[in-house]
Amino acid sequence: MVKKALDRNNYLPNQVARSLKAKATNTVGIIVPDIRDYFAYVIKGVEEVLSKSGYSIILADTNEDSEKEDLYVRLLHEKRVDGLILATVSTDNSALKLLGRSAIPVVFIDNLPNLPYGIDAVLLNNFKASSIAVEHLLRFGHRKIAVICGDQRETTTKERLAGYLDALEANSIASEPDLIEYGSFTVDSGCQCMRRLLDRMVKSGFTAVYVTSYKMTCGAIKALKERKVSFPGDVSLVGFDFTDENKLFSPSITSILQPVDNIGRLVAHRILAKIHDSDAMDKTADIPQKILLDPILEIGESVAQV
Amino acid sequence: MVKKALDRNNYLPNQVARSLKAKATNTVGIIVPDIRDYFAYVIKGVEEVLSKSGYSIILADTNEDSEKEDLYVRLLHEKRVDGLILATVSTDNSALKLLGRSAIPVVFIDNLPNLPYGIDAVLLNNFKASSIAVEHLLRFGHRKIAVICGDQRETTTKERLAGYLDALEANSIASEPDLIEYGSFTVDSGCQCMRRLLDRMVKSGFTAVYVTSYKMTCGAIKALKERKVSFPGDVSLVGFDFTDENKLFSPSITSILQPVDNIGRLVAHRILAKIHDSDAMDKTADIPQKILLDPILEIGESVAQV
DNA sequence: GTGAAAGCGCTAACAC
DNA sequence: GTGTTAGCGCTTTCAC
Repeated sequence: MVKKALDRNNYLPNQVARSLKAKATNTVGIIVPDIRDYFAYVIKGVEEVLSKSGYSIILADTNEDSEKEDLYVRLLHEKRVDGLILATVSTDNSALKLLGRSAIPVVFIDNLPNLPYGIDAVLLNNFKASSIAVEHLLRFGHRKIAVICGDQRETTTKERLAGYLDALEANSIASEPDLIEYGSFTVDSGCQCMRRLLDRMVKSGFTAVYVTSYKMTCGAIKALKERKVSFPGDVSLVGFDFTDENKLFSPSITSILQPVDNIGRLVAHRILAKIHDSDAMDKTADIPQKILLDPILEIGESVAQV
Repeated sequence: MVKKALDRNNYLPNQVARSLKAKATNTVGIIVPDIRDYFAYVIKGVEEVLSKSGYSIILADTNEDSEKEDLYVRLLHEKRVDGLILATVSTDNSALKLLGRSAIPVVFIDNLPNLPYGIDAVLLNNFKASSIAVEHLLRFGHRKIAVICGDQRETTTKERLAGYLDALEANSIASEPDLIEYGSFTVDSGCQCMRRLLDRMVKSGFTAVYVTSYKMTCGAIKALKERKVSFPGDVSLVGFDFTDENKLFSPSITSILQPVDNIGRLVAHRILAKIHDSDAMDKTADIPQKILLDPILEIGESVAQV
């Protein structure tokens, strides 16, 4: 009766107390290397699903720094998030080891760590992405196809390169070291890789380039413009994550796209399943699974017949 | 002594219990209409500052829905965030009224609500942004300058329009209703506004257009391409929030830019000041203040001499 | 039905 | 120093 009076006024239940009692915070942590990258799109999908289930998101941006990532993994554990979505930048995260036997559900996105136990993940089929990109170029008659890769330690890089090599091999084309450039996932690095490829263009004779990340695609285009190499006139180009839904670019860029909305929604559903399963008796969601999603090939005008 | 053993193993203090006791969660809520918009950049700045001070971010995306915004304002209060950063989409938010006498510090960004008491905000100087845009066009000899505005109820729209009108008046140019289009902050709306302007181009004779939001700029460019109106050949264009730091666009777009990093950092500092002040005796941070930041005019190739 | 009490895990205050 | 205790605001249990 006293309570009813409060209700009508401005009583707000204290969720902190409730969380302490219930041992559940109705909160999911998301750790990403850079919120300005495509992760903003993934988070949008995650938030759409989680908010409907009454969960909030604690967002952490590591700025591509694995130490900061470590700290956040620990902090979010202390904050007792019910689940964690992690786009890790490190292969052997020290805080992740701690996570290993911890009860808190984790689902990985974007990149996989090297851990001695089964992990859950929602990922782009990176291998297939590269196959599709290369096969598209092959269809246009290209045979000397260069590739610009990111950090060799990351699983995304390894798989994207593997898909490229496999597609070449499947079409009886020998891969050439001169056509492969490694860098890191930044605009500058993409730019430098492209410059190096152009420097030995006469020798290597490539007619097309496939760039395997968004920032590197920006850098590669920058280098092409800087050297006044026209595309698709002089070089055909397939980019990555280069969304341009309104077709504002000219020439529009042919690019591999990730199904960002679906990644977000699926990872949210997956984490919810794991959270609810940890309360349940039948632990089917406890079986670690990697969910691979198909890439989308957005066809633009940056690829020409050779 | 027993504790020390735990420490060495994997003991993680329970921040939920600590928060309940301390009546402070070390958490700040951020509510934005769409994380995929320029807010991602603002959040990056916010997170950079807050993480150094040991605060986490609870992120809420309202999807431009004022009802969802209401729910989030309430939920974050229940979660006892220590402060709230709010990019509101509504002018008279019912949950905001509740906020009025509430003790929790709020700082507004992007857009101001209509509230009967002083509020804190970190904002772009929208008036000045439009003045700069219009004056840039005037310097290139344009006299018939069209403008594409967003939702008339939002303060951002009002101020951007006011700056446009003021700059014209200051240069003894009469404003013409035919040159002003209102819409909403979406790509489609920007596209439609541009089409309507083009439909009466012969009559109105405009030579330049100033678009006052990012999504609308995309829409306007889309409409120009669709109608095969060349820019800056047939029409000069000044956009808004159209970041293209790598100059990948051709022609590159002349655009008003917000100092997104600084907005993020300042709003974070402001919210921290208010949080700490509510514990303190001298309540200087309690004096509501609007911090206005200068826009940046990014000069591209989309404006030509008339 | 309505009401009292215990306990979630921490911290601060107080006692030894 | 070291140890005990009360209480943050909620939920659940159990008593009435």
